[in-house]
Amino acid sequence: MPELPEVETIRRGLQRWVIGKKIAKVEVRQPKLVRNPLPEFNRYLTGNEIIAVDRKGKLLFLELKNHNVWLIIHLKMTGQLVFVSAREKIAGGHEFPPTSEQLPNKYSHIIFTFQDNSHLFFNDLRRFGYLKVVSRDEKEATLASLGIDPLGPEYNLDKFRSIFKNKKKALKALLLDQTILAGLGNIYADEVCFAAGIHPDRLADKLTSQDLEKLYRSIRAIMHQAVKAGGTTFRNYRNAEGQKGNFVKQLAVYQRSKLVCRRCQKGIIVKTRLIGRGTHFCPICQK
DNA sequence: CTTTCTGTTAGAAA
DNA sequence: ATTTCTAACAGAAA
Repeated sequence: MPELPEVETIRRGLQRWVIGKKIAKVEVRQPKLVRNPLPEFNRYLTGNEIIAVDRKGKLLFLELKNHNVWLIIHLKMTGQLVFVSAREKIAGGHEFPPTSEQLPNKYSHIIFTFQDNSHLFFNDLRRFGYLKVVSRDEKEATLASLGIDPLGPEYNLDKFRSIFKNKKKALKALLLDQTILAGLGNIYADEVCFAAGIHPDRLADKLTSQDLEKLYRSIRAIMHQAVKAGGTTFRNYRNAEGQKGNFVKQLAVYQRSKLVCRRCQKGIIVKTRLIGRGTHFCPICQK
């Protein structure tokens, strides 16, 4: 579910709420989602303190104060990380952050309790997501296995151009390959192709220099716009406060099949299947 | 009721 | 070696 803009929105929320919090307890209701032996997972986290929340692509890295370890979290399709304060009444009698739903719910598979009695819930309907405590070396290896993050410092036109050389696969397949570009998923791959006016089916190494420059700019622009809107919620996505994202309103092609194109007002958005994923495009605007 | 689809990706198959 | 398909899971929609 969450792609770069959604994970970045969650990262910012967590940065606000959990930095400096000391973990009093971790309750693992679904051991399958933890990629460490459970005793080890508990030992590294219990009593530890979160001192930073970083992101690369769709992965979150929570830096811990002791033991020289990081907690890696991947939300996959339906993962959520929702923070709930200690529910102390503040002036006016309401609670903050404003979580609409009562937590934990049946999808709350891992629950962090902090020393001040606030909580962080890892909810995941489909149970594809995972948490893993890693050493500095493992963290570095994980970072190295990911491609360029479009909002990161290494994103520049030269490097972007070089990743298209000798790639004999469809543009969209390349955009979704996290070892090449880290962060785009199915929604934004479609949106970015539309913004650049390029058919997602085009072979990567057949794109012109002009195509690549357009694509390069479109990716960065759309990532910025989507983060600004708090990400896209079309089903399960929630931010760290349990709220939906607003970028759905700005989607140009994703989930708009059979509707008239917002740019040319003429083409009808087509939905096809490409590398096993639902793919949306305007047959007039995208060549 | 059955089938298909869904924001991901590791690992298998081609 | 590279690219594509499938399984992991649960639920909504057709």
